[in-house]
Amino acid sequence: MRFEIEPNNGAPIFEQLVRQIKFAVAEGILVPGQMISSTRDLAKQLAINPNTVQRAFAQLQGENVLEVQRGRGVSVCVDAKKHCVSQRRELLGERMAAVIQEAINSGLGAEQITSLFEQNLKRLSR
Amino acid sequence: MRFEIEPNNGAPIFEQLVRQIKFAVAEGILVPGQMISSTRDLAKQLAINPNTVQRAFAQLQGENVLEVQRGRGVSVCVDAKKHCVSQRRELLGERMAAVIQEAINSGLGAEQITSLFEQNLKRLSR
Amino acid sequence: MRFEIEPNNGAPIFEQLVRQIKFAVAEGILVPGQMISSTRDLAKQLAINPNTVQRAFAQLQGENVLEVQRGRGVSVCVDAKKHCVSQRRELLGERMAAVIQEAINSGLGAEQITSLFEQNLKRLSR
Amino acid sequence: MRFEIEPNNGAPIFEQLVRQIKFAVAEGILVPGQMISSTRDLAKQLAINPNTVQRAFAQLQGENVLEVQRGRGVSVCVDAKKHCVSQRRELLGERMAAVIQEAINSGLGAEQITSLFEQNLKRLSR
DNA sequence: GTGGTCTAGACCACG
DNA sequence: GTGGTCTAGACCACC
Repeated sequence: MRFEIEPNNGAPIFEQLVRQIKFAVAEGILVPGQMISSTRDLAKQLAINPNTVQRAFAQLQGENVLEVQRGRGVSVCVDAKKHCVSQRRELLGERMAAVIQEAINSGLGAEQITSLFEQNLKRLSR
Repeated sequence: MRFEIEPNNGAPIFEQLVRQIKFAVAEGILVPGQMISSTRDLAKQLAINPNTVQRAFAQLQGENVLEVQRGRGVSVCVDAKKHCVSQRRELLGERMAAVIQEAINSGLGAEQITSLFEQNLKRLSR
Repeated sequence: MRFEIEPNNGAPIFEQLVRQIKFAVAEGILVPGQMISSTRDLAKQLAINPNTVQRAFAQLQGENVLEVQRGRGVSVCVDAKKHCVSQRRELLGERMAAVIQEAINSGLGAEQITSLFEQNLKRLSR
Repeated sequence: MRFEIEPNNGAPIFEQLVRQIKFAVAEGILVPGQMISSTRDLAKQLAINPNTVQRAFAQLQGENVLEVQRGRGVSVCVDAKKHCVSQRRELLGERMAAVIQEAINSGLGAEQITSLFEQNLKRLSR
């Protein structure tokens, strides 16, 4: 299990972590029922503050993605996958829509936006 | 000249304004040499604080997009258009690339990402 | 009689004009007793606001460099030259001292500052 | 780390601070990677408003001299020194050139300007 | 604790 | 009238 944190991304670190854990569950990298690294370990791995990990975990508990096994650690909820799969599409769709909207507002036409998309997709998908 | 400010966008208001002014110059809505609405007027139009407008102007001065005509107001730099056109592509490209990267990291394949893009583009481009 | 105004110099335009008129008197380009261009003409020549010229003239009257000949115009005071010569050295000395002081504060040694001075002098004095 | 702010200098306070921080990095007084005093502390030390410090910091971030460590504070960019060293020479050179240019325009010859420089350097460099 | 943003209002310099 | 600067204080997000 490996996450990519970009500290100067603009997006809060805890939120990056929340999204990536959801995506990992959606993708099947994290399996329902599976125990997750401890808060402290994960913080060490990612070189971030344990409180930040804690905050991400807290939010994920609130969304029934993670649950605490008292005294043992944190695990993925057994029924989290379906939720995460739909969330993945939703979360990515929101960002995608926001970019497209800004491009439209800036005066670009559909073809130009499509070209922008395809160039970047090609560049990144190797 | 009309800008759309979304106060609860996550993005700072002054930054939204900076981007939109650049895009307006790129698009030719703001013509090089043209005087821009005064700080106070623009603040009134957008229902935001004059200092917020000023902050946007200050940043745009630092990037040689705007220049102050002392005692007269603020105008678009004569050679700003080229810079703004390239910046528009760059700024939008960065956001687009970030979305695509996150989608890739989340396990989606190129077709799925393309589908996500096309759906949203179609929905928004009317 | 030709003055060089740099609108985006940081220094107020009226002050640039005040200094240059003083220097012109010191140098003998403006002769005591000589009539000076009218406010309006000078403003047109320099492409600045007549009020700005007016403000410079007002300050120079306060320092007994210029005097109004009622109904005829503005002339250089007959005894202005001596004052202007000494002012020239003083005004330039102040600016020179300020630069040197900042250079010292920034950690440069006397040799480095001298080198900075000589390079620029050489470059500009052709 | 000690800065000298002159409130009635003509130069804006935030700009004085920007220059002095750059010079401190150039001189090695501020080391790349080093955390800087917090905005609030620095404001207290200098007896100025925290927002004024913030404005200086914001500009220095835009020039890649400082960077924020989210939630921890502000530090000097690791590769800032080279930039600051060259900027120091450039910034001081600009002011020096401006003074020399004005002296030349005022009719002084190279020897007189040199004398003006040497007198002030001698006086200030003890 | 840190910095970031925004608002409000005062004052000034300039034209 | 214009913009520039500074102060003051509130609120927020993040760690």
